[in-house]
Amino acid sequence: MTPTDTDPQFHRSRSEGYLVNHMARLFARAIQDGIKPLGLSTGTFPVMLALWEKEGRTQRELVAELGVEQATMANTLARMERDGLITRRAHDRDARVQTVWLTEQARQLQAPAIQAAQEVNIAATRGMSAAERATLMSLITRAIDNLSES
Amino acid sequence: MTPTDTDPQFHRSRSEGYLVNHMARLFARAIQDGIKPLGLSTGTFPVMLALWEKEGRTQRELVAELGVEQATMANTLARMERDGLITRRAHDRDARVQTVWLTEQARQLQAPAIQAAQEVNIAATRGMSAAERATLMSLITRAIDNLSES
DNA sequence: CAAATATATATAGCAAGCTATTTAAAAATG
DNA sequence: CATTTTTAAATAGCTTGCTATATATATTTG
Repeated sequence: MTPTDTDPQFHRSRSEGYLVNHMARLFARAIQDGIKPLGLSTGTFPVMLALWEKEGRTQRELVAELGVEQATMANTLARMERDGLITRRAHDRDARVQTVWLTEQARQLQAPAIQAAQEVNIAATRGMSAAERATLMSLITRAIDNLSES
Repeated sequence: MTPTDTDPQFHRSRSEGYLVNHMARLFARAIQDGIKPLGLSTGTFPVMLALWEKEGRTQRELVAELGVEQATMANTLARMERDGLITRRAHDRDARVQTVWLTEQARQLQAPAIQAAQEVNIAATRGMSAAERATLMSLITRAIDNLSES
């Protein structure tokens, strides 16, 4: 096979990139089904998780923690504010910064939202042993680390 | 722990759904970097793979093969036609149907695009043995199958 | 064969991601 | 201290995904 030949073995079903994309779309659809009744979505859910853990974070901190671009976070927070999930307060000493707080209504969603997410995780790993599930998470984490470096 | 308590163990970094979403975004960024110079993108690349394998498919066939919604495929094909990657021809016997064909220019992209995708797969699996890589793909495939059923 | 149903595709409208650019405030520096 | 640089957030504009609906053509059926 010369360098310019196309690998005859290459196929979607054997490419990590394709499989990952496909799996992610299926996860997103399933999670959406579970949390939409709560007024949440795949974009807002990770922000909620971060805020349930600790409120009063800045946009900058959320960007660093969740690994999305700043513009993506700015838009997501704007939708969350519009939909009554968060409020923002001015920072004491830095007028550029706002801190992000959950509304009381949003705080109530923690338990049902996490339950919905766990149900999807269970459905996705049906038939896998605990060890296989741990292996899957470990290998995914390693892929994330690899791709985060480059 | 009562049924309404929140699982104190639940965290993004231990949730398949979150990890999968994060990994998929990193893959998408990396692949985009590699194929954007070729005029391709994460949305068009899977369609190209299907058409490099066999041209003349219908939109309906592409939808079934790639597992995206019909509306998503309609929009993707419209962009691909606009960008000179595909042309569409009327079906002989059914006026509702069009068949999809690659432009000559698009046919030339197969080798470099596949190479770019493979480089990302290699980067993502750096440090993994062949067996680990096979395990990862197998577990992902099982998750896809699980989520496709429900 | 006319009416009803099914199928193939397109369109509208939204969310969530991205890059690139803008705006405003803070911090650093000549 | 005035200017430059840096930082925080917003905005513009695009793609890719979704659901829901519309449109046009086949197909089925009373």
